[in-house]
Amino acid sequence: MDSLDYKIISSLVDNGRSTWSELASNLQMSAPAIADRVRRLEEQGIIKGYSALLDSETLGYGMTAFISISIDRMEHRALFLAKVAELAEVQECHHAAGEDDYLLKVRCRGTKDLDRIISEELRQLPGVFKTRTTIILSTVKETHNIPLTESD
Amino acid sequence: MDSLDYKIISSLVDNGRSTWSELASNLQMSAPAIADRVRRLEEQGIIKGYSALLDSETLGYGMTAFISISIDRMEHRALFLAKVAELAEVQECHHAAGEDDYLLKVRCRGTKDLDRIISEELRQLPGVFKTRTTIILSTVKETHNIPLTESD
DNA sequence: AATGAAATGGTTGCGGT
DNA sequence: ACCGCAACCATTTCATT
Repeated sequence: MDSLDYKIISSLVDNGRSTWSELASNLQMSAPAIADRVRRLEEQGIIKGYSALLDSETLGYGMTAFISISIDRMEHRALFLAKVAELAEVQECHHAAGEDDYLLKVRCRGTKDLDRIISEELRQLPGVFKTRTTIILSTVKETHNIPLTESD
Repeated sequence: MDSLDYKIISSLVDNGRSTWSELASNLQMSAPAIADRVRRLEEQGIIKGYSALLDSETLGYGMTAFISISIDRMEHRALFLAKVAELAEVQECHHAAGEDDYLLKVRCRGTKDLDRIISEELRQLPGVFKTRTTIILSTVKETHNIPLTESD
């Protein structure tokens, strides 16, 4: 990946719908050259895809929470992971080192909704013996993408 | 937002670069009608923008960690928030209720990089008296978008 | 709020460097 | 790996319902 790819990627992170000809005139290249490079970046798996970014507040999902979960035995994990895959409110599920086993990021409508997810969906699962919930009061920064540097 | 908007949004979350005419033929509408609806969704702020999704592993950012931070006095917060805004590795910064003040999601190259961020960047700041780092071993689920339901 | 048709503008395949 | 050109396809505008 050279500095031109870096510029193309940065532009596409900012605006995933910008046209090749727009990029071409910004970067002083021809549109076919841009199209070639973007196709290569997609084939290399550097660009995984494109997505519309939605506003969760506007759509009524104003509550964010992180939930740490401890699971007592290995054989209970598959069921837990299936539940996590099923729950649309669970945006992220990470396997964590340290005290807790899993860390979930949950986006939901409010406290009632959060209560349902914790009490009815997660704590009912066999093997889930501890949860710890951190409610988010406000979000200062939230970007989806990684720290790009020209040397990549 | 009606069920047609819902279908348009879902398609654009899956593929942010799909063409209006492609959507139009999937949804049995004309391209100008799709363009109208998308423009309205953008004006309403439901669609905030579009972005290319990058693969952090492929780009060498294979380590994810969550860092809880406690800050002792109000007047130290502005400096902390400025540092958070500046650090590209900090993908998210949430103001949390409960024991810790802030929760950061950090994406970096490895343990050395994480060490630098914690020891040199964050703990050097005045007022930062406690940090707790949770290293992520693997990520089971990671979506950027919110649980869409037709009734929105 | 949606449509068809025409004009505009972007993409893509190809030959050449 | 890039360019220019031309053919093709998508978008946009507008008159109409």
